[in-house]
Amino acid sequence: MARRKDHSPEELHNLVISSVLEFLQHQSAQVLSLRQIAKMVGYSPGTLINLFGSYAHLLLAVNACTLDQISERLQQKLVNAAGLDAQQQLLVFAEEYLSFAQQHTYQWRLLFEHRLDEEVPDWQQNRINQLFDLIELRLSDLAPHAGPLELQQASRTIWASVHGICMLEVDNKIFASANISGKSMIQSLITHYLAAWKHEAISQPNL
Amino acid sequence: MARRKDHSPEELHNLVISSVLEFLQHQSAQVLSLRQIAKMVGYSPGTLINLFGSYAHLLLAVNACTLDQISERLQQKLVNAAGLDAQQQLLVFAEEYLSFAQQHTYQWRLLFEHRLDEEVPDWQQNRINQLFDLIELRLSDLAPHAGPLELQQASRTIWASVHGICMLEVDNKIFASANISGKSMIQSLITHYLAAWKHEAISQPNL
DNA sequence: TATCATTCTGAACAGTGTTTAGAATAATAG
DNA sequence: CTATTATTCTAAACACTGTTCAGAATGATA
Repeated sequence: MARRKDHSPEELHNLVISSVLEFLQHQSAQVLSLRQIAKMVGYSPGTLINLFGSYAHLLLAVNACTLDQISERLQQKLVNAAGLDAQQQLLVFAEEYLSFAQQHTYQWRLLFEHRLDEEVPDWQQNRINQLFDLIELRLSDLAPHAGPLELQQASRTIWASVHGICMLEVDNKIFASANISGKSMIQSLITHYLAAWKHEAISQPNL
Repeated sequence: MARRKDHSPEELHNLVISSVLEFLQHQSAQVLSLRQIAKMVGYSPGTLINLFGSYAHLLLAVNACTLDQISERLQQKLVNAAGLDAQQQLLVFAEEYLSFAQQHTYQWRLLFEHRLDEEVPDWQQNRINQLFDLIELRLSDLAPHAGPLELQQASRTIWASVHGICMLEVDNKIFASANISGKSMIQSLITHYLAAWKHEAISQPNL
């Protein structure tokens, strides 16, 4: 057997990614395997390893795609919300992030559960930093006198908190009452945190 | 081979748990296996499955132990901090949680990365709810007129946020600057969120 | 047309969790 | 004290996993 070339490397790459994404729409990555993916796309396991380097790197490529999807959705939302004030934009931002996590739970989980032995790749870190920049831009609008360090601290704190809320929401019903949802928690977090942060950032412009 | 009985079932149970915990002090659960544990404790894989039901349930037993350790440490910290006001107690609470995550990273990660197909067991949910109660107690001290729903919402929001911060801290250096640490983010979160929440809870006692 | 290069696979390898027949010992009964 | 029963445990087998690699089959080239 050999040399079919009914798909170019790039085509096969995309075929694999989209097949995995479709799978993750209904089942967890825990029950996925390289051999199963190979069957889905009609190639042998070795071919996929040739293409991606390893199964771990294949999943990393899936995560890269996920990050792009998230980034695109968030930026699109912000374009639509251009008329709102900075705080409401941040709320829209966080709610859209939660929405993605809810709509693509398994895909979203893979993004954080899959860890390489190596460090987080640069391109992944860059994409994350890019999202932080979007937050910091709105924060500096809320507190024009806040220093860059203060903006960094606030953006990281907010994002980590929003992320934690999404995790609890997606993981399982940690919430005692039906009236408490991830969305209401995000609203509570953003409004309360920013209300106090704004004042501090204004009164202490020298951080 | 058979019937050694140099360990009672309970002794073997404890031996396994402590062996795994020691392993997790230096290496991730990803590179651990049932067969490896079996070698560590000098029993066959089948014996461990007889005892725990499955490898997944063995890890669940480890997580139960972890939850107990966390619960004990947090309660102990609160005893020592009995003289402080409610807000400072919550800060101590969150910082101790972060401290555990930092000191036992792999063990702490396993607690959230290991998911059973079944639902979260009741005893695990109970232990988590118990921790929420500790938070709500302090919150009701801060805002005596806050309703139970408001207390639940705030406690969940705070805990999810703190948890998210711990995840980012433990995962990898998501933090651009050296001056931004998990601890400083937790301080920022608690102080800012509570400052605004107190006022709202007082001004809207009817939620 | 013959050679080279590329693409791909099947088989093998070492590892995984799990099942199960049966060996070895402890406890019990006669 | 012996025979029987019950328990404890393991070795081997099974079906899976990711990964490696010799070599078959084809495309491109000389």
